[in-house]
Amino acid sequence: MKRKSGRKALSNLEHQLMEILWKAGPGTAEQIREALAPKHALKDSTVRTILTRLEHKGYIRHKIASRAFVYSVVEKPRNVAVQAVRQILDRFCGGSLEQLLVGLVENEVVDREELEELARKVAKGGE
Amino acid sequence: MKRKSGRKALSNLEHQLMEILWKAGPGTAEQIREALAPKHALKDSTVRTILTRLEHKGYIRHKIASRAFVYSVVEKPRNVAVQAVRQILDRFCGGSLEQLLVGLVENEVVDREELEELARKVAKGGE
DNA sequence: GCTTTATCGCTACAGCATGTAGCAGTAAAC
DNA sequence: GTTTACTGCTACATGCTGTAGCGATAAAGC
Repeated sequence: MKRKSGRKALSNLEHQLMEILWKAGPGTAEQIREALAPKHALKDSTVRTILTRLEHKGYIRHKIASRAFVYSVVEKPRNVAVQAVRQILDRFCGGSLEQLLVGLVENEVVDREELEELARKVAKGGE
Repeated sequence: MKRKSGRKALSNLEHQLMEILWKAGPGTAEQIREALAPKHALKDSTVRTILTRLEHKGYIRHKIASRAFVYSVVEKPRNVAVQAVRQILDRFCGGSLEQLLVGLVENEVVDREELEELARKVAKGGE
């Protein structure tokens, strides 16, 4: 039973923090704040607020190491992507992946050959 | 020059109105209100507000027939889907469609063979 | 022409989400 | 015992959403 959709979408700032966790792996609020600082300086309480919201939304969880919270992601980014795409499929493509693929080609996000090749690769690939 | 991304996302209610326009084709505020009424009764001013917002967001436009506004969609749903997917690709897959496809298979949104077949079909299909 | 009617434009407003942060409490370290 | 390092709670301005009222105005009917 793969229950996991229904998560609320990520806001911009929330997404930035997720990026850091995805790239750098688990970390404390302070480490995350430091990693983000160059691009976007924030007070530690701000970072912690976002972290708490992310946890409520189910994107991350924490463990306690000595006395500090160490946050880590619950899912790989590509799985979050899939959840989002599923929504899109339902909302705009009547659930049809084919419709979406047609759209991707039509809009030149990928060309016909490349798509076929990718699909082949992915199909062979895993497992 | 295909400029069209950057559109703000659709809220729930906005999406419902779009659905109606996509399914039933162009229509006046009143017609849309009637179409939506069974599921969700709203005052006409409410419907008009949403319609105006949709127009500002660039999802629809209107022409004037005698004295009423007739609204019609700017894009097919599948194109809106593509815009959204592009965002997802950038945000969660480092821009790689392959990553997304892998995710779709991994999460059993589609199985390997089906994906390959779809891709082939789409590749051959259009043009 | 004058009154009704169909429409549109503008304004309002409560509730929730988001970005941003302060301050109090407390266990750990000195 | 005092200072530190962290966490928990609360706050608050902005902006987006859902929802709607009201006044203006042009078209239609009498």
